[in-house]
Amino acid sequence: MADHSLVRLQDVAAHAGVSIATASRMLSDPSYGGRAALRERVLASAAELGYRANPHARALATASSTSVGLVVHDVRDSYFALLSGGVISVAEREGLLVNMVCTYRDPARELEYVKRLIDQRVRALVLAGSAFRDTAHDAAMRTELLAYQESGGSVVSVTRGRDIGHLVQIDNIGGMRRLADAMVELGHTSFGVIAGPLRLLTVRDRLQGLRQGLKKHGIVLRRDDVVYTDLSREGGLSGAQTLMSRRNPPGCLMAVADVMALGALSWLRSNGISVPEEVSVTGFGGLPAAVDAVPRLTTVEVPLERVGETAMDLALRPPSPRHTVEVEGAPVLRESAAAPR
Amino acid sequence: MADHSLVRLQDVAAHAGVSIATASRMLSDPSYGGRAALRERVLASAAELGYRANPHARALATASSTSVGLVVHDVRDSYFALLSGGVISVAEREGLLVNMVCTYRDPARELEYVKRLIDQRVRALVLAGSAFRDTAHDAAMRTELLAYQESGGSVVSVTRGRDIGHLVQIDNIGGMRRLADAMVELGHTSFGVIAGPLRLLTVRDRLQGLRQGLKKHGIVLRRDDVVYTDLSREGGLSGAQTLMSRRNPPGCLMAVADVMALGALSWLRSNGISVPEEVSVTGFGGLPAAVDAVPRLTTVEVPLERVGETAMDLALRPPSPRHTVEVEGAPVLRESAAAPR
DNA sequence: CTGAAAGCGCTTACAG
DNA sequence: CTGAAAGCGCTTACAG
Repeated sequence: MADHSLVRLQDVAAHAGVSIATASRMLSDPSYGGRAALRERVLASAAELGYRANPHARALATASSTSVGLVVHDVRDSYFALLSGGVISVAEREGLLVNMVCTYRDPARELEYVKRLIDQRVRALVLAGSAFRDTAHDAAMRTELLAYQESGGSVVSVTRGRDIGHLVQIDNIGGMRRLADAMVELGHTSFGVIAGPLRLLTVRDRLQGLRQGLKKHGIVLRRDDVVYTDLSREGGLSGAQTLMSRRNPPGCLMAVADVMALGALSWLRSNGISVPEEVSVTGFGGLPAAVDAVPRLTTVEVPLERVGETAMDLALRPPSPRHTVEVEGAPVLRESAAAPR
Repeated sequence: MADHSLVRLQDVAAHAGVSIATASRMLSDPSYGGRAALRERVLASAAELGYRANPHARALATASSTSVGLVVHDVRDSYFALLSGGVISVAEREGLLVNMVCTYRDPARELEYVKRLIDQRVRALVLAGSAFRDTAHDAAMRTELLAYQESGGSVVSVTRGRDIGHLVQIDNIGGMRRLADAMVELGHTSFGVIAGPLRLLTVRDRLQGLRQGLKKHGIVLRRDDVVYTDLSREGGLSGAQTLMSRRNPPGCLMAVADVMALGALSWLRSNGISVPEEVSVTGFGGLPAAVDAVPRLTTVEVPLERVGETAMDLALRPPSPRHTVEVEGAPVLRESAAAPR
């Protein structure tokens, strides 16, 4: 049991007195028949020598690995951290290793990483971050993913906009529509929206849902009711500042993501503006931090960990037929939103 | 540029009219001389054919890969999410892929994963989670890591307790000592400690620091002043409940981690106990959420992302000489802690 | 500087 | 059911 790295299949075979082919079969194919005595001998030898297969040799021979690729925009964001947690636990259950990369919302980086992962022959590719509005990038991604899928890879997206692979569809539009609807029914008439970069499809969808919800009641957002900032706490801070500095500050501040709403809450607090008395605030996502916020954050709750698990589950299925799992977003009204005074 | 996965080095060599050996050298060894004309021809062919080296073939031939392993306890915890963000960005800079695994604080799982990663011939192993107090496990880990290091692998721990590889040493003891000290100087005399599982060295260290800080002022914790719970928000909730339900509730609740303190804050709020008027609360870590908490959380701030970057930086260095980078934890006093009434 | 060849450690048709 | 052999796609001594 010395340095295992020196133990090759060959050594096991020799030790067990069988051919290397037989050893390979006994060790890696449970459904393989073979004489029970032989099998035991091989397993015993492997155990005794501390044999561990070289995954690269295996990958080279079989043209497939035992890893999966996980592409997120930013792990530091709890949204992705939770989702990743879900992916990782299902992957573990299946004995798969997870290769995680962060694009920081840069399409070029995303493409580069996807290529890298495909080159690694990952078994599956989970694309967790929102797709971009970028035709050239889409085309390049499609080319990669198509070839990947044809070579046996499995792809699942947690965003619309990729006409390939399985899909975990978070109902961004519907969730935000219902939330906006609820805000109007609470009595709000003036809104300020803290949005992220418009090149993200997810941002567009949430914005669209928001508009639908308001429109239902005849409310239409004007150009400067929406401010586009970074999809982060800091973005939320600056967004709140911009909107609250207008001559007519809105009565309800709706952010397209919890992190942004949390940032907004922080800015409001620092500036002595009380929530929900002077302004209501809402988010989207359902981060644990939303529950601990003071006042507790009204938001659209999405079961992020389960989304990750579902994505990884789908990744295990054959690419055809394509599956779509819809995930509802449930508006949860908490203290950060109330009827305007 | 059809299906790249069919393009092998051989094809590039043929296309460029050189031997496969030359093609290999031109493509993967920038320091290789060679006729400039030839080099250009090879590069052009590779580009034209859309060649991408098979990393497994490369790994098999060189016995080393272009990935690093990252072992954390739980990505869903912001502490590790931030740290991972740091590791990932430095890895990206170096063109390395990160294999991330979560142990959920289970030694057996940790060992299993470490083996898996070593088998993958990861270039480096970043062990970010606290080590355990478990002699058998330590021995097994040591054996693995030693062999790994001897075969050229680089290991760095963000915890004491592993006498091997580089070390990013967060000053758990000192940070907690200074924080406890500050609490006493604020006027506190009775303490309740929300601790995590004692099998984690990090928990032990923070506890030790805490005791040192109190002892300096002649304060000694009694047995039931400390409650050991899960290292999570829920643990914090139940810990606060236990301690505040005593006949003599403490005036200052100190948790060994921010998530726990946040959970405690939540429990106190739900139960109408005001902070810091009735009880002060402190954490450890410096999560962004600590700043957004209400009242803002007093804690020991650790630059988590930088810790991750530093760890990955060290991972790039040769194993010898061994480096230790000390990271200070700075107590930051915020509204959650105040003089007792 | 360049090429022919062996080797990295597996898997898997192909025979027997 | 088992084994000898070819092959997966690279790298790297070893010659020239």
